[in-house]
Amino acid sequence: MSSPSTPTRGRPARLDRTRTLHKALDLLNQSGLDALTMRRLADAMGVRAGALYRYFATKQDLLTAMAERMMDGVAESAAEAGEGDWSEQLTALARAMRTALLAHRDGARVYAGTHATGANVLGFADACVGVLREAGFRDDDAARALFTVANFTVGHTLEEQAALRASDGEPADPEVLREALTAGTYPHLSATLPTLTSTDFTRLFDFGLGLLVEGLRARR
Amino acid sequence: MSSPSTPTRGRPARLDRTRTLHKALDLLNQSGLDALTMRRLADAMGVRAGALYRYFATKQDLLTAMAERMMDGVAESAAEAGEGDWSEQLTALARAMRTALLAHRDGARVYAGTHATGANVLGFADACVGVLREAGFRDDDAARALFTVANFTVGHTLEEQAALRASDGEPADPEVLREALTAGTYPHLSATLPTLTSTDFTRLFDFGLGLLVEGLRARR
DNA sequence: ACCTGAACACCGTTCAAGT
DNA sequence: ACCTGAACACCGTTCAAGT
Repeated sequence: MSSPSTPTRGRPARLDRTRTLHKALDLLNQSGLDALTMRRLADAMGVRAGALYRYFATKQDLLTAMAERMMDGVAESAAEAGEGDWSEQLTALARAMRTALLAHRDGARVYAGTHATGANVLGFADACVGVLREAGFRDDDAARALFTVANFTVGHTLEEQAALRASDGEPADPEVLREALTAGTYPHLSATLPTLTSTDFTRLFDFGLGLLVEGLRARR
Repeated sequence: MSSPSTPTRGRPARLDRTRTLHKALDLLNQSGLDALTMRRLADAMGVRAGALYRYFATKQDLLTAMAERMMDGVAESAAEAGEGDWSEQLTALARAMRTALLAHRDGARVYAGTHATGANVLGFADACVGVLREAGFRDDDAARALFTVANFTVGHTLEEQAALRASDGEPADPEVLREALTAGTYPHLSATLPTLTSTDFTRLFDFGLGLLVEGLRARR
């Protein structure tokens, strides 16, 4: 449970898991996932890269801990908001997860690239399954619905954060696209272009989440 | 439309976009995304890494082209399978996309990490929106449903391929997990453990997709 | 016990120079 | 026109040695 520094013996350590994690999330927000290297993190902590490996076995281990920390308080915040029935509670949980991922630059990419199984992630999962079981859903439906909601939320937020970063520069898509659209190659995309290019991601997320909830209601 | 080698002048080129793309997908299947480097791809093509940059501006450009190629034939294969009503056709399209991503190791990760807007991806999108519009859905609902289905499919398949690769080794999760479960910390996860640890991803995908389709039916 | 120094085995990308 | 050679500016990770 604690390899480094259990008693306070010797010099006070300049590093520890909590402070390093905090700085890593800072760096993520400032520069994004691609710029988050062990060397740069070490620099920010006033230490050499090798020293980090006393606290994190690998970079993957660090990223997993970051993902877990991002989910801090998600189950709880949704519990406050969700005073209504199962559908309102599940909606609150999914929205809280999206908000947590959006709170950090590339948050969804970090989450999707790891397999965090700490108290925050498990607490969130237990809350989702709990809401559905107590509403009378079958155990297997409740469990599968958890995955559906989580996978949709991660998939959506991955896309959302990618779109945010892509729009910080070029004019969306190459001219080839708009050309093909006006040429009539994709009539249905042309017809729905305003919605397809909308940046109201909250509305888009709520639409998809609404479909899932309605689908669940029909199955209950 | 063709910077390198439009006329066949000079020595026959050892490289071209199509053959390089093919080899890149081969390498992806053999060794996975982490092992797919420009240097290794160049080696496989009998060339030095720098030469690849005459055909792909960046590695990201290569990955985008790979994602686009993975979606080859997806809209078409679903059109054959989908002879029924809108719900069957949309289901066929989503299943075909999952199958296409599963066909290559780390396929979902490649797709999620890019923003392919070639004929295959646009054709798929147009087909999805078309099915819904012709079924009488509002334009904005049809467009949003496309994103929901695509984001869910990518999110699910990302998780599925990550789980496949994780199970090629250690016994799923650390003992800490099973300990916390039996300790009663997560009663709902404990109660649904069989479904949560199931590896029947096709069933899980169909469940989520079914929820989306039922949600759409309710909105029509 | 905690961290440095230095190395190992790599990366993506660029570009003058060769053929 | 197409590719090589060589470099630039990095990576994650390991580990003997210092303090």
